[in-house]
Amino acid sequence: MTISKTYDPREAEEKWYSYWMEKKFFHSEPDDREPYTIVIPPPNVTGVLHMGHMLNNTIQDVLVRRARMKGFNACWVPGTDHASIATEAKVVAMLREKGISKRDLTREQFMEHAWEWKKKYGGIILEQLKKLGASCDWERQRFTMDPALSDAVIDTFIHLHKKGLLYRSLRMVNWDPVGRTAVSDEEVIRKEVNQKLYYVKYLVAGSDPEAEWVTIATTRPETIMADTAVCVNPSDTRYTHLQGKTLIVPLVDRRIPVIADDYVEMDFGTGCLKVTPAHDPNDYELGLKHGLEVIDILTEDGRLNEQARVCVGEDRFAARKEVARLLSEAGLLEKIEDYKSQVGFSERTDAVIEPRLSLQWFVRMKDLAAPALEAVEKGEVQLIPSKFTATYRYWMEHVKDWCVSRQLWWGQQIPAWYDTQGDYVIAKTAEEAVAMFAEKGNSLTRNDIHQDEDVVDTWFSSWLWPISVFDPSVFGDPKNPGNADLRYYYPGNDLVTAPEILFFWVARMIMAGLEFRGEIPFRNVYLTGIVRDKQGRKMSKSLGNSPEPQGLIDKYGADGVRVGMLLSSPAGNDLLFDESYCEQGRNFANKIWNAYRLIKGWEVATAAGEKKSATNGNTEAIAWFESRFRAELENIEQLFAQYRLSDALMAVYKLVWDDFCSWYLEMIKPDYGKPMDPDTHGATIAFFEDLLKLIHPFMPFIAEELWHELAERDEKDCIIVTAWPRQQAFNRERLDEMERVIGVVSQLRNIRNEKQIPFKTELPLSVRSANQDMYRRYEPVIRKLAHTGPLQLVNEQAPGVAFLVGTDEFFTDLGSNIDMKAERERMSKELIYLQGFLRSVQAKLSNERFVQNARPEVVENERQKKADAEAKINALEKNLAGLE
RNA sequence: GGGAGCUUAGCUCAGCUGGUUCAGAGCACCUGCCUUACAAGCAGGGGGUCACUGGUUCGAACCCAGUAGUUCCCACCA
Repeated sequence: MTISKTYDPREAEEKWYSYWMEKKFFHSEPDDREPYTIVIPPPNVTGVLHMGHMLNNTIQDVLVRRARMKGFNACWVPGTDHASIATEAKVVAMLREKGISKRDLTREQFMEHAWEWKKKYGGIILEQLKKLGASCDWERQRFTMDPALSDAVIDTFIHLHKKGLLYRSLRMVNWDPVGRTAVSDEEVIRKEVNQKLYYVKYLVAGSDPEAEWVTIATTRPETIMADTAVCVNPSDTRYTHLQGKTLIVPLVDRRIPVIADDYVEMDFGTGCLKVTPAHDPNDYELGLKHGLEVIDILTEDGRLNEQARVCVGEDRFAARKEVARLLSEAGLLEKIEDYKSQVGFSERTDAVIEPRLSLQWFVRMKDLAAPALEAVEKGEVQLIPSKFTATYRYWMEHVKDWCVSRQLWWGQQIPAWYDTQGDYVIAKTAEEAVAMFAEKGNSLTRNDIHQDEDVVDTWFSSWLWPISVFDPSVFGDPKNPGNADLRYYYPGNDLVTAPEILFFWVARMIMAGLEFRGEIPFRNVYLTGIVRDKQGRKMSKSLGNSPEPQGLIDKYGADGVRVGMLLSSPAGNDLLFDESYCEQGRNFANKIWNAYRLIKGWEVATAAGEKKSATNGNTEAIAWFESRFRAELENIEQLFAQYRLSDALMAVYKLVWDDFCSWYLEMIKPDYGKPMDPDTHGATIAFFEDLLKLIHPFMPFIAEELWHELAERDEKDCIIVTAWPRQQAFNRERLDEMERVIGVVSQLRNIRNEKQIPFKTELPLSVRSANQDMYRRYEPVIRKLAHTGPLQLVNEQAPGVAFLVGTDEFFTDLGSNIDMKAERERMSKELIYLQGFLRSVQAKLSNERFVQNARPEVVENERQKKADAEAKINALEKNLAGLE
């Protein structure tokens, strides 16, 4: 049977993923093992996989697979988020295409359409994760609007209300005119925008219109019809005479007072501020303070209403231009300047946020934030990398109340019930509400009350995610046996997510965990970087700079892509994604594949005489690689402990490629046509198996494929559930020895390269050293890798080219093929370097302050360096003299 | 405006408590090789004033101060 020269991932990926599913290797049930839990950051149910998901889920899968192999009961819970604004917007758009308007539908009808949509498109992203190899427990898949999870949301709403942490209030909120809903402060993204600053004249009432006016600078001329005052700084002498006077609002001729308040900066614009309480949060505050009228001139979708009297029905941005034109016509527009300022955009719809006065529900955050901050400060929850702790602290200390109501249907309906007077109670059902009204002495029937039309913010359900995926009752209903899961899996171990949602989600989960369970939701938060393109731009659909994940998987294999994602993305660092990383991953898979091909091709000797590996150097090679593996395993474990996954991967990469393939396999490779002795063969298979185990979390498919190729396995003997290699003591001396041997081989290869001596030509080799016995042991290795003749042990300088490995002197006689002059030059150069080095060491040692102040081991080290250098110089000088 | 981080090879990044021949890795690059596992490969090699300036120290990529550039977070100057 011939084996393909390159690894073909496609078949293996399909085969093994379904095999793992079939054998339920991803599924977890509580047992007596220690749990290892990750809950997936639930992607938007209508979303498709993008590069951020690829990175994020690769990392989670690496952690989960390793934990599983380490003997933990690993459970990775997948699921999706209902993402109320985004999804509702998509459903509305879909309906519009069908010629249906949301307004024509009842809430129930709309929800039917929405669920249908969810059913149709909701699973796409999770299917894509399977292609990546994500070993989620699909039997535990959850959705934030599953009935039970929604129940939990309502329960927590009621709980917070009872505790006085939730209230309803008329406030200036961030209004998204496209989504037609309020959004929280965190959902507003500020961006710098080029704007215009309009200088508008307001005439003073009762004076000669030509004679007296004030000029006011504004970026929003379309709101002047809502002005109810003009404000100046009380100590601004330019305007003292105006205080108490009345101005005329342009275009609508309304009379408004001039008021004074320190809030106004004298040196911005003209020092005069138009006050529009309905459309600016600061103006609203000013209005409250000064008892101003509130005139709301905007509709919920951002158009001007009848109150505006001008441009009625026009969109706010069209109206801005139109009002400017009208002002200009009226001779009231003094000038327009370019101006840059920060404008808020809706995170979900990208619409410009409109401050809007409305009645909304708020969560009082201060008391929730304090313990959540403490959990991070005390290290109970660890942020990785820790640099995010400072930002986290700042946010928690300056947290503002959270507007949780959304004027949408897709989500959990707020459990507030109103009577006809607008009086309300918070209750889970209408019946309970009626009873609660009755208790208040308000005797009503079911038909007299109605439920709040709004739903809660999506994050108000996702902050429960680490709890509700295990026990939807959240508070641990003793009647619900499901909370055995919660007791077992909660709190989770690691959470892997993007820093962008540290406050949206992570902080709130910590609050919810502490508030509702009295316990943190997870111990470590691994914050990934943002995936950017090569030019450092964030990958986005609109830029079209994001590769299609499935296309990448088709091209490089899932393993290759996983490696590509990880290679250059240390925690918290942005990843400048480049396809060539995936190529490197694919090449690595191919390298592993070919190592397998080599081993597979060996014929194993059965003759008694061939069983011994002692004479061919294999014993040394095996002993070395065993120690090499153990040493590197120790290093890899440390890297994992620090969540340095890309470094861990690189360590595995080098262990496989360099140590195993380039050195070990070359050392033990039998001559052409010769069989392999069984001892070496057995040891090599065992090494390869151990390496596959280390490879598996990163590249699960090829690891599983080769695991089964290497040996006959029982049905359930899969690498995914095989025990991770155990850390064991290693022999440092072996490592040091082989390091020297490798040094000798490298030097000889170098000489061949320089002198253009083909590998076929055997090189003579002599050594003068105190370690001659050691070199004798490794002689077969050196002869094989460097193709030298028998190793001559000498006590004097031998003819030919000389080189040093440590302080051991080697000589190879190249006969006439030697350029004496060049050799002298090379050696002189080295000599000069060594002499310089020695001088610096001597300088250090003769410095009394160094010897006194430095730690003793440092001084000792310097002495050693000095002795080494002296020995080397001595050898070099002699060799140089010998060349004369 | 406030805060945090970053600046090391052509690129992406390691470099722990200041001290090992400490200036590293991967990729890219250059040279030579189709050697019977792998050209998606093998062997070898060249690349850096550790952003800049000053300070502390016996000793600084590492600690301190300042400067420049850069990224992110936060913030209601119309």
